[in-house]
Amino acid sequence: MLHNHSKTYLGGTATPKIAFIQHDHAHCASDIMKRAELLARTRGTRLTPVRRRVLEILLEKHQAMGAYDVLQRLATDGFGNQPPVAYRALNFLVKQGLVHRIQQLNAFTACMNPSETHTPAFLICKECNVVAEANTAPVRRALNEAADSFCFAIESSTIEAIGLCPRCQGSVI
Amino acid sequence: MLHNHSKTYLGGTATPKIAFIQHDHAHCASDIMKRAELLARTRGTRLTPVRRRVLEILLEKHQAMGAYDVLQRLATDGFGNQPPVAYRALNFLVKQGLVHRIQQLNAFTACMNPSETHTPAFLICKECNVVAEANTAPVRRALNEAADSFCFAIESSTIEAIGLCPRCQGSVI
DNA sequence: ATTGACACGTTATAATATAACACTCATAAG
DNA sequence: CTTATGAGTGTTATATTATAACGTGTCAAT
Repeated sequence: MLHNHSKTYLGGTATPKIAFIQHDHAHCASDIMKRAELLARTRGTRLTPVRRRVLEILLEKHQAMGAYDVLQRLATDGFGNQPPVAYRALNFLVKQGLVHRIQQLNAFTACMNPSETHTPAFLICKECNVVAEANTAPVRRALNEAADSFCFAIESSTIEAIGLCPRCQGSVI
Repeated sequence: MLHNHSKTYLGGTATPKIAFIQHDHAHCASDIMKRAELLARTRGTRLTPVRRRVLEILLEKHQAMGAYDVLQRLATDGFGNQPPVAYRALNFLVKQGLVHRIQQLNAFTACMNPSETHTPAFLICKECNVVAEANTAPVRRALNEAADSFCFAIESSTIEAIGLCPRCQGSVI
């Protein structure tokens, strides 16, 4: 990941490429926390301490994290250290659209666009594990067309690509 | 699923819609077994009894099956009944492109187009669990474009949609 | 006949995920 | 105020999915 932790904040709504480029991550993370709180207030859901902490943990990096890794972090922070503690918070955050589940990794990553209701495509770097969210409007359009020709009614879909992020393409093994 | 087991074979290479429409499944399955054997001979790989049996089991229906369900079937057929037996055969078949892994279900389904090297999109019916393979050329094109704009180099990708198949849309609960 | 690679069966264990129950606490109904 | 009610949390236990590691067998090429 490419956090310079400088003042070069990119401003406003993050570009989708945020995970792949240098940015003021402290700002980017706190920004999303604020949006999460706003969202919770708006929806009447509760962003409780565990839930908030899980989101913070996932926001530390743009990489996906397994539930048990999150759990370990929670335990050191004094929260319960049994699996349901982590899974419940993660599932809540996923339901709220604040966290995405990465199927290919059985792992979770903070959503970088919590205000939009979206189901992005995930670009997962197999070297550094960074996960970026790509807009899927055209992809989804193509998928819907395919489904239509089958008379299949899509309810939700998952699009995940494994490969190399721009940075890791330079340093291929 | 819609097996009439009649003589109405659709002929030649199966239509991608095969999973969703009535067809002579015995024929459709034996057809694919033959292709699998040919493929193994061509590639110098071995379609051993366990592997063959696993493929047969998956070919019984167009639904995805968990590794442990496959294992149970293997056990009753006199093969080993420890997980590695099933996983090894399944992984072999996946590597050969004869079986697909459905990430959303942690399950496996026989490939209906084993001759093509393809990575289809999967249309998974949440009612009857039938899995169809949709051509992804346009979808993949859109995905590649999105990835390009990130300078992300895709190596493999997974596209899975959950929803209702044509038949189950009529009888929605 | 021997070797070497692949496949198989088994034991054991890892990794991921959920069920079920007891307790707390905020809150809103009485 | 006080008492139901429901949501959230912590815990125990267990389910589900998957792999590591080792010994044995099989078969084809030497």
